[in-house]
Amino acid sequence: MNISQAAAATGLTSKTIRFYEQQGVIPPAARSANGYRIYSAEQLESLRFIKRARDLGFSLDESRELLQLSQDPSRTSASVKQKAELQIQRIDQQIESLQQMRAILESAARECRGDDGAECPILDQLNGVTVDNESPE
Amino acid sequence: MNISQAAAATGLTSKTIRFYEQQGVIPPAARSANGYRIYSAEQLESLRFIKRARDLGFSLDESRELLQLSQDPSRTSASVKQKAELQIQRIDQQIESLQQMRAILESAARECRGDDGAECPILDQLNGVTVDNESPE
DNA sequence: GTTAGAGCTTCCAGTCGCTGTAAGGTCAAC
DNA sequence: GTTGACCTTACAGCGACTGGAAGCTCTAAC
Repeated sequence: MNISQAAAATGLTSKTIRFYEQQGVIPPAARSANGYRIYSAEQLESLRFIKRARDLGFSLDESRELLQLSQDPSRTSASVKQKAELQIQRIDQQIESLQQMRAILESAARECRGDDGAECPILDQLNGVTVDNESPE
Repeated sequence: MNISQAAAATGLTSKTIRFYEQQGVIPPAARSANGYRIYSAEQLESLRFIKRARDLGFSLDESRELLQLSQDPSRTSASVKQKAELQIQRIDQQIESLQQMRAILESAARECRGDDGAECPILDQLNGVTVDNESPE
């Protein structure tokens, strides 16, 4: 199995797989006589593992650490759970931050006529103008 | 007002202000006799505008465009509203993606004992093992 | 007057996680 | 034998900064 087949089988790109190898996330692939990288089923699993960890928002470094833990029989589930809980916390912070951003944008956009006029509560918001949300009558 | 005062007044860093100038986000600052950048109240407002736009998740390019619209009397509120709505959409996508990540992590972490044992549903999840959520009795 | 320290300047490198591009070797089909 | 798709390496670029080096300037203390 060469790199493009490994890419197709994991949902990564060939570029990304080479990058992971170069970064030491996965061990160097074996090579065939022509110098092409070849991948075993086992290595595919490592690649899929990394992809799943990345898809859950872990950094490449953390993903590498998790892969090592996964392959270490003397690991403790506590060490893994700690990383997961940290990641949940970071996600919660991001969600909260995004919800605040959304609320401000939505409120300003709702007030904005979105027509040919120049008046714009969104720009007012960005200019630090305190927007009056009450109707005049 | 020099750059560190401008930084303190806007919540940016001196580095970031220089970076914005170099990127053409704001026009080059005037210089005093010794070559130091000097900032007017007007330029502080531009810097604050950019900071607010960045804090709402707009890219630097978009923030620059919004600043230009803000300073262009012939703008239309429609053009601004369109950018805001695109940004709201992107935020919604990010929130949704983060919530999915969170749900997977939370479900795996809930099942994980977090003790000295090696067994770990979080690693099972990353290994693509379908987790059985039902209790045996 | 000099010296120390902080702050200003420019410029270049590094961060993260890729992605693009260039230049070259290899392979399969026609 | 030639095309075209693949593989290889190496280096540059993305976004939005951040850090660091090297040098000039200002201020305060001695």
